Amino acid sequence: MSRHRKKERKHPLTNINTTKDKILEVAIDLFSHKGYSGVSIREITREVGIKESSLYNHFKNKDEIITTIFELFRNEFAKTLPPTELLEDILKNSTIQQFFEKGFENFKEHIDHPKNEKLWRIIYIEHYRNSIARELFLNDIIKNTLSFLEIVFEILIMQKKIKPLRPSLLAAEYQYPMFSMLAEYNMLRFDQKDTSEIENKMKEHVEFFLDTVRVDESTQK
Amino acid sequence: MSRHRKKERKHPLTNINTTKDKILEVAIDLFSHKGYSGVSIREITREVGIKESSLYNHFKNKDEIITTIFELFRNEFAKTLPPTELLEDILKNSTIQQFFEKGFENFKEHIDHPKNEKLWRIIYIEHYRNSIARELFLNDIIKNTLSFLEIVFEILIMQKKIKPLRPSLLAAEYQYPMFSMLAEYNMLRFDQKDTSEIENKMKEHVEFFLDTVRVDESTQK
DNA sequence: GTCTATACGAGGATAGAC
DNA sequence: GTCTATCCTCGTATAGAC
Repeated sequence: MSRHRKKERKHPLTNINTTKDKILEVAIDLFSHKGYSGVSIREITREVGIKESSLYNHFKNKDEIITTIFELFRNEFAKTLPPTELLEDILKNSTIQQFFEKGFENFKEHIDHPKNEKLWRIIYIEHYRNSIARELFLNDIIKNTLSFLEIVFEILIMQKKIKPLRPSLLAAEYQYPMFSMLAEYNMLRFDQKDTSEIENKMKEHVEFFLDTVRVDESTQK
Repeated sequence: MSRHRKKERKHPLTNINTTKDKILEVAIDLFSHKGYSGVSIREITREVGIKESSLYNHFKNKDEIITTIFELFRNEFAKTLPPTELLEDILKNSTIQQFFEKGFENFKEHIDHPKNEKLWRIIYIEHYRNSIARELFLNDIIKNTLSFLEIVFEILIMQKKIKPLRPSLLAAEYQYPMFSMLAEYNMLRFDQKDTSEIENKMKEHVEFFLDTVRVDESTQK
């Protein structure tokens, strides 16, 4: 496999080719530990191996660094949800267990990626100080995910796989526990503590939720 | 009602008597907006109306200020859960709806208090940078609340009011959605946005959850 | 317990040579 | 695009008079 041009990189943060990428990588690492105001330009450039003044060839100021990081997060997170157009097909060809287990796996893969993990932490740390982070949280994370799930449940209800409850209620009941369990998961990983308990809770939640809302076709228990 | 001595104050942050209290009040406000490292001693003392050097008569350094704030939060949060000894009595004398609605109201009162709201935000902002905040989150908030609820559900299962599911699963299903909804609620309030939608979701969650796990005595639907 | 004065390193950012 | 040199403000913290 030969090395390709920038445009063809798989993950925008996995291959570091340019100084700008390197700055971003270091900034993400430092911000995710100490927060934006806890990290200085000096610290970033020292770690990158350039002088402070050189950084300003790539970013006009400190704020532009974190703004770029937020944009990066937005793009990465958007990839975790499959396009709505494909949904009906996907749902037709899988059981609801398969669908939610697959979705959970996808998401876990996303959040387990070291860079994404750090991006999430930055959002958590900055979401009160920085209004872009806050909007990202409220719109891109919460709202988009819930809207996506609403559509999922609408379809599943039409397909008679799920009890005819209000889709927005179902979406909330499924997703809100996930948000806080994921936050806890990320916190535990930060301290390199054992995550098996919270991972189990996530799986149990999916099971319990599906058991609660599923229309059981075979046994009609 | 006459003014009493410090020891008898209702809320440790409502009456500001001493310079130390004033410093804490200002620090809480500033930290909750800009984070610990985003706020300087100069800024705090300017707001309080004293010189920088005077602050060091009350706190040995900047870190001691936030440590004190964390301790304050711990105490305030502990008040939101009724003592376990009284639980059985309380549960005997109320329906499960009443119990959970009352618990929710109590908690909402706690989090709506402006000072507590700020304390929560500080925990959110600092919980990756500061290990005390992180422990507070994992132990005092998450673990304690879940342990408390486990006991509640054990009792309710014994009283045949709730289906005989595993208490820890019930506690998780009830509480984890609450954590993230409360985070969203706090975020919306920060921007003074409308909170009626998320408040509704919280209420709907309690309803849905109770409907799911309740043993219906009268109709056995 | 508050003040003035002071120390001194760290902060973001720019000008201009190479 | 990187460097050296420089700017000036802000940062925490202390000494010592009142």
